[in-house]
Amino acid sequence: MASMTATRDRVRAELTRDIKDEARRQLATAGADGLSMRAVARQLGMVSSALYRYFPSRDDLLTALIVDAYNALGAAAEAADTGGPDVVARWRAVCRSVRSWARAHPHEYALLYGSPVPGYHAPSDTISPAARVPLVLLGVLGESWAAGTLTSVFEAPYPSPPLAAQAQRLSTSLGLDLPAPVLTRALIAWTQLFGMISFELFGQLVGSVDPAEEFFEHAVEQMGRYVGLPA
Amino acid sequence: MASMTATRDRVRAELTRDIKDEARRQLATAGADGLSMRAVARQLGMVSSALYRYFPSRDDLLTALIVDAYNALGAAAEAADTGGPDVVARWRAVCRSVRSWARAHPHEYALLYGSPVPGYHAPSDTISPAARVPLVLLGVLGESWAAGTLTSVFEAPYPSPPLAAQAQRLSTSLGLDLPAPVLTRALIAWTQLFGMISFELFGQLVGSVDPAEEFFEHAVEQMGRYVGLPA
DNA sequence: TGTACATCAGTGAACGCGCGTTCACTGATGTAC
DNA sequence: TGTACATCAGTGAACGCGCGTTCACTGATGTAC
Repeated sequence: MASMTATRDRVRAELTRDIKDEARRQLATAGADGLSMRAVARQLGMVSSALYRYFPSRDDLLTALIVDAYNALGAAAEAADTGGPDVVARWRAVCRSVRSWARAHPHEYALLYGSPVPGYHAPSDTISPAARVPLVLLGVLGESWAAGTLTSVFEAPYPSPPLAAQAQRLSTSLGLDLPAPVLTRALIAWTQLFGMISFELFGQLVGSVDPAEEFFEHAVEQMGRYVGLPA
Repeated sequence: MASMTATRDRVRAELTRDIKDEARRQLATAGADGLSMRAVARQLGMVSSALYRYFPSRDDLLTALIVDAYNALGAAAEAADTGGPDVVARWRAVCRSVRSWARAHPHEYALLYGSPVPGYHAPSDTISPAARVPLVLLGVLGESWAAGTLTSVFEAPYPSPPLAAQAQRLSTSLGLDLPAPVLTRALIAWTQLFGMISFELFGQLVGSVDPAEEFFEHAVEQMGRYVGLPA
């Protein structure tokens, strides 16, 4: 019966989730390379070979964790953008939400934005979840641009012709219609945002800019100004 | 005799270098967690226990690699700064040298700026080598400031009082005498520089800003402008 | 210069551990008629 | 509703592998007199 299939499916979905939860817990102590099928199984009270009914290999489990993490981060950023005309407040809120999520899930953040795991190649399934945060940022800018509140992005230095072309291609491939200087500045702000968060989480700021709270807030204001949001 | 001691010391120094060279080679294929005493020894044609005459543990070998890498990167940045009154050219050259070194030594770069190795805690020996690149950047800004060519860094938004205090403390602890707004902007440019390089090397730009050449060049110009260097 | 001694480099075996993945299997759960 | 069959989840043993570190040892290199 369909209802019984549904029961089995539900149990399966639950255990799949349990496996991923336990794997996430292990990321925290051992890092991505330390993630072990056997240890996950052990902790769940099952035999290691049983995991292979759920994930055909360790790499598949890793991929699932990566996709989940991109989606969780993306969802956090989307939720933080409440919409409305106050684009500066939205910009701030989105940036903060990214940092908050990263600080709350440092090992998953490291999985996404840290050193690539040697021998692991991310499949294309990760591309669109990875795009969610940049799309939220670009959404805010796009609305500001459409509303005519985006200022002072046409100051020199201008992107070189090849860079402008690259930006134009990217803009249309994302289904947006932003001029190259806007998109270029957005890209710079994007790398700045994650650069700061990575420095904070990976320990580069310890002893110099520590705590990083005030620094982050200030940089977010500066970047908002830089991308052309109203002062 | 002293000369004979010198021979033994020289041999010892050579083998120490060989061990580190081989370890660096292994970083490339296996990453930091994959670095193995046994594999290094095997490749060098010696028995694994012999390595312990040179490095008391795997962590000590890792530390040596980290210190060496910070120093190599720092030396590259220092060499790129030719001095002289053209601060914009110097800024550009230093930024480019950092990116070049990173692209030439991606695995060592990842060791320094990627996810922290789980279970490994960097000893304090790494602090001063790690400071070399930021000090070069600050040196350029400092000379520009002293020469009175540093412009437009006193525009809003200003650092908040606590951030300004943090910046002031950092400035004096580095033996510099830069006003807080200058130092704050320099810190932002610093995180921006490494944020871009990490994104490029860790694959975040693949398919969107790829190749990253033009983007990097443009961002360096923008950042130079941002920190107040003359247009 | 020659000899007795101390230092050091490298050996090889061992301890105790963990890993990913495969495979033939038992039982339970679901399906078709 | 009942029975024969197919699907699936989980078991336990095994394959073949690699790891960091310790330790008693041999032999060569350096030192002091």
